[in-house]
Amino acid sequence: METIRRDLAAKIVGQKIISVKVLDKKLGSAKLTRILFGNKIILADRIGKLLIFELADNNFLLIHLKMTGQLVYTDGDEVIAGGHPFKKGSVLDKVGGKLPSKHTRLHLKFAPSKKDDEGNLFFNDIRRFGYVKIASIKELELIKNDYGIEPLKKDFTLENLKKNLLNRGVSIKAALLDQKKVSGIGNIYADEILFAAGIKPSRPAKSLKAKELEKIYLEAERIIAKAIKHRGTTFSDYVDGQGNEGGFVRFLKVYGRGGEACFECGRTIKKSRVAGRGTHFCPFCQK
DNA sequence: AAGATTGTTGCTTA
DNA sequence: TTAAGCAACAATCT
Repeated sequence: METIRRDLAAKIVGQKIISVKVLDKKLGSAKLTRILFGNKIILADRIGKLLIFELADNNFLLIHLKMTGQLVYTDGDEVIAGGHPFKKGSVLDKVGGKLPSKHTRLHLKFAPSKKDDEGNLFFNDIRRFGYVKIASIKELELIKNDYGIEPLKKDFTLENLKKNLLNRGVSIKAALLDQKKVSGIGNIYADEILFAAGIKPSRPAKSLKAKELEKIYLEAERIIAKAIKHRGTTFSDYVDGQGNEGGFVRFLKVYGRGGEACFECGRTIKKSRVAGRGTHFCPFCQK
């Protein structure tokens, strides 16, 4: 999400919206159109996995991609008119490289600038779990209250992590995935962080020794920073703001590797279910 | 054809 | 009150 935010910030901040097409009734067309049309995006922000675009009229455009959402920005009319040949094998290539596709839920057009052609932002979402909505500053503050400390942000300190996790009876994996306590960590990174820290995902959070929690703290920051550096992790549907896939996949050590050999000890990576999610770990390296 | 899937919420059960 | 498990949201892929 941070990769997407950065890419889009460079493209749409300062841009005026000249067309709003809501292609999925579920999103509620009237309010989106009323607020967005003629408005301008003045800031691209993010909290956890929620994208927050500040608008010139003090409203905010919130976008959550959930499992299968995509945001794709294009310049140039060839995309709209004829179908731009996207990178071979990419997710966009799979839908024929044409946008809007049958999974496009929202299509925004931006006023052409001197430098660029008319811009297009497409919100595509196969499973329709994601959402796009308008929030006032007050509504946004309420939403922000539901997000816990986040790796690489200022309040992500060892003390705060202890306070949020160490008294809890839930598994450490469930605790890391709980966005109210720690935000921004999803299923893939939770597994990777716990492998790097040498902790079994099913361990109750409150069973962790101070040293173990410190390891999780350090690995969470290291892995999230590294993932951002490599533009995130693509599994099957995530793409960045230009429709490219993330580069962190090749660094995954356990996620998606059930049945394969552990890179550290050579034993078999196990896949089980913890906190209701597919969970990958090395029974030997993780205690 | 059953079971899996990157996120989150809310219900039921214990 | 807490936590685990599950369904729901919905579409696709293996």
